[in-house]
Amino acid sequence: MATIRDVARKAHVHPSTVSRVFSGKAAISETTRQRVRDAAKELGFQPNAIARSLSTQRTNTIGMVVPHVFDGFFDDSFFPQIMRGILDAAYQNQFRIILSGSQGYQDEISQIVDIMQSSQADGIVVMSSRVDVDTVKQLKELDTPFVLVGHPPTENLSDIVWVDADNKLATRQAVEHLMNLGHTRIAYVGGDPETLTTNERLQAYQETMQNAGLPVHPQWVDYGYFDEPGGYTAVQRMKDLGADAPSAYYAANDLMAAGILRALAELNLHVPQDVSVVGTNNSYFSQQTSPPLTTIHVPYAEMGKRAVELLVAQISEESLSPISVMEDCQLIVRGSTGPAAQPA
Amino acid sequence: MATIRDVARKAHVHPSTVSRVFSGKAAISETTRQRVRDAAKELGFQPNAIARSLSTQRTNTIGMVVPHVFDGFFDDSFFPQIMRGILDAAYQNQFRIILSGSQGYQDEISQIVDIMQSSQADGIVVMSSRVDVDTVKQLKELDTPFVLVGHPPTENLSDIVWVDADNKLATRQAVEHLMNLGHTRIAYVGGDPETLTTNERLQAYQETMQNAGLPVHPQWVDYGYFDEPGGYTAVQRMKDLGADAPSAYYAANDLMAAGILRALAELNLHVPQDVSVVGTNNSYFSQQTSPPLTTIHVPYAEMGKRAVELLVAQISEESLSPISVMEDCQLIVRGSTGPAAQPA
DNA sequence: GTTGACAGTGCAACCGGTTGCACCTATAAT
DNA sequence: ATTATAGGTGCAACCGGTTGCACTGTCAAC
Repeated sequence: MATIRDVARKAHVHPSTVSRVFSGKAAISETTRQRVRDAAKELGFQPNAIARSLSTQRTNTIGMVVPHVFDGFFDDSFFPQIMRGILDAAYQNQFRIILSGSQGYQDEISQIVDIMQSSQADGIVVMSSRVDVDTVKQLKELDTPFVLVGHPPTENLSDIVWVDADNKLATRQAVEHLMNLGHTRIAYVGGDPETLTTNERLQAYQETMQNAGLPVHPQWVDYGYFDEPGGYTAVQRMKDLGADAPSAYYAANDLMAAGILRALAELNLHVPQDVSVVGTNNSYFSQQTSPPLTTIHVPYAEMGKRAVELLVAQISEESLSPISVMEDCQLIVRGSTGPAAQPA
Repeated sequence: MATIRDVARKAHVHPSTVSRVFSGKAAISETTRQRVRDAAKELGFQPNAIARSLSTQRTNTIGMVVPHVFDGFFDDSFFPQIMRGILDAAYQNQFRIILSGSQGYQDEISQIVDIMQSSQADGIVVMSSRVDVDTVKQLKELDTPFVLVGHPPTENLSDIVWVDADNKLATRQAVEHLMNLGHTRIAYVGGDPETLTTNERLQAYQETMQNAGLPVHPQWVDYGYFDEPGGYTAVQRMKDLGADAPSAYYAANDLMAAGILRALAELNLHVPQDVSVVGTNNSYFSQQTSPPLTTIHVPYAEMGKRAVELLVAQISEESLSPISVMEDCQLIVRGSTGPAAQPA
């Protein structure tokens, strides 16, 4: 690969002139510019991005660590949609993405730290939904711009940038939808209990129930770890509660809702006649289940996009933008919810 | 961020010694090593990956350009699964991925070239299924290792590395499955006709039909461009063929198959009693459709993984590995296929 | 008591760009 | 005619690592 000095030699100019032609940041006479362009073309020259990065301390790259990938991680729309939004926005802003895999939570954080410290990216999108106060502190000390996708661990960390959906509102909408249909025994099937989102939603669930004067049976709360079998086993655990068995399930993602549907079908319980189910995320397959899932659309693509925009603003130090964002969710009513069965 | 010289000063050694401690490629006495480690720890030093890359001409990064993203691109399992395999294998081999977006085919190629020429990656996974002979020639001239996911444009380019599924076999399995059920009027709904995979499958479809002595009605061939509405409109176009209307559809991905199901349902045609449908890719949602889709499992994750392994081998110049790979596909019979209706 | 081998470290050039500063020249202002 | 101004280019240091080569010291072999 030709270097800037090769081009300079050929065009009879100084290397710095070549640099200026290609970075476009200085006045160069039209004739010189043309001469340099021609020489570069002949040599097939293109600036080396690595060398440029070293010198400018800018990579035009956004870092991202893919959280632990469980079975079905790419089936639910959560990750793919965030990814899509990030990719879109990065492309719009002339950034590329540098991706690292990870194994488990600890590794995830250390990969993030590694990317930051080794200067491989100008900023990072942190997807982990489990970041605690210490981690945030650690990330801040590295002073590489970052933005959290998901809720920050505590309210008083007001100086960190994050994007999240309004999980509480979403959950309340779902639960109220079920209550409006006459359901009073509503189960909550959350994701990973270590996850902030899961807890936030659990809290919203409990509050909504209490505000309506409904009891919350401790056995109505279970964690399905975001995968299909998780939803399935949650039903297994709740099916023997007799008169206390839930008449409706709220699941924190659609995969678990699919597992719930499968378990109910095996028990010969009809949805929505006998039991109602609400999923979350409006994954593509949620239209295809039998019956189609009532679910909550969460604007993950927009969140990913917004995250990148906030990150780019930080990197360019145009940090005029708001420090945090909430995006609305939307209940999508389909066939998996219906009026509660009347007590015989 | 501390540099190698800061650490050297603190540890009273030469910068090169620090470098050697961190790259681990030279004999350093235990005492010196420890002294350097301590100094580095105190300063919070970590080697700058960019500087290292510039000097070693190695980035430990694999490039990848995301093809044009259409609606549903992340819903079908094709891309997410390849992505997953790539990510996994890269992680195993201590590589990261650098991702670029793109707009349309031309841009896709130019992004690939850009990543290669600007030395941002040690090698590239080329996903585009439309690469022609010229493009391959162009890529080869850049002499950055690359591997094609998908079929190479012509057979005689035997020196390029690629991974592909055995599309012909897969298609034949699907079509023969339908023929075994008594179907004779079988439609082929392909993806993008510019795509090599699409043509390869079309060819297999035609051959299989001909080998069975069945006619191929030109109107039974349509292109749905891999999205759901594409499948839907394909049915619209074929429904008025009267006695020649297909009794079975083979679709080149599950999204189009979903569109076919939707169109058939609107026409009050029952699946599989009236019409059978076979999809491709075994996307998650294909289990959930009504009826569940008979489909072909294509091992995309394995292909992505294999692609990275071949790439890494090239980069490390251990190119002992085979120059191309075919992975088997597998027919998964579910409820969307059944015996052809007997003529009244 | 040499000689040789080898472990351990320093030196300096190099990877391929960028950029502040100095310098030159042509034109405009006075 | 002189000075101020600005456009255009060269110079050289710098970004932060790596590595071939030279040098020193130690120990074993002869």
